[in-house]
Amino acid sequence: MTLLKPKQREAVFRAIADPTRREILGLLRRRKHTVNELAGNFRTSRPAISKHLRLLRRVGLVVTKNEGTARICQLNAKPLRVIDDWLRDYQEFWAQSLQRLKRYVEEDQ
Amino acid sequence: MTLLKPKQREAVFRAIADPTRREILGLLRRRKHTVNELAGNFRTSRPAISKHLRLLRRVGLVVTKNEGTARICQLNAKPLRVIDDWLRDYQEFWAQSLQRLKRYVEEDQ
DNA sequence: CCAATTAGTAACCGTATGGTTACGTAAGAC
DNA sequence: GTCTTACGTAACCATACGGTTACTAATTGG
Repeated sequence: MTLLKPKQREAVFRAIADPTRREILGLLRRRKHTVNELAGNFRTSRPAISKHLRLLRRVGLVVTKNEGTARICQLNAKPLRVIDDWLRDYQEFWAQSLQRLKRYVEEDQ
Repeated sequence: MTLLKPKQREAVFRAIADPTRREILGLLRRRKHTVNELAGNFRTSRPAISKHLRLLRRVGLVVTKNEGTARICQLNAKPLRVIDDWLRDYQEFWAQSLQRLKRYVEEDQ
């Protein structure tokens, strides 16, 4: 399920790198939105949001369903597990203080 | 400590978006490396790695210390907390199955 | 002193990215 | 049918990004 191909894994990191896309995900965390509703929250044009949504759909972070002329967008957070898995390997490292880190760097291993 | 300015927060997401930079971090997780040692692990030229390191240093993910003509690079995982904090808000969502999600999208809220 | 090692920077280059405007399309509303 | 609404897509544009080569700076070793 979380078994994504390297290319898709890569795409998730890229997807969340953009602040507008993160904001879109944030909005979808609260409730479903149509494309127009989403676009209303940004200064950028609707086509720009459409592009972001296309990308988010491709990586699976957004699921949609057509309803009349509207398109309902829904969050699917699953692909974010890719990021979480990656982070896990670093958690043990961010516990140590910067002080200790500096001292460690000063020493010769 | 994890209180970063929006711009720096943003920079962390960008920093980990690049696969080469993630690989660099992965190498530094094992042990300290000089710039040359790091570059040896990639096909790309040393200046390219230098650029990545400059970026990683700016966001604080890499700390360095000069030793003779060499520069020792060390991992500082702390800034990754920014990502972890962001992810936390989504964890409750990735529990639900895709099946349930689809059903949910089908319904009208 | 001079040579070698290590690394940063400058200048450049192709491509990716995010934005725009203009247009096309599909589903109600009339 | 025609109009309107809600989108997507195409074409274009400026800038950011990741890479290269060439050059420079600093330290060590002879």
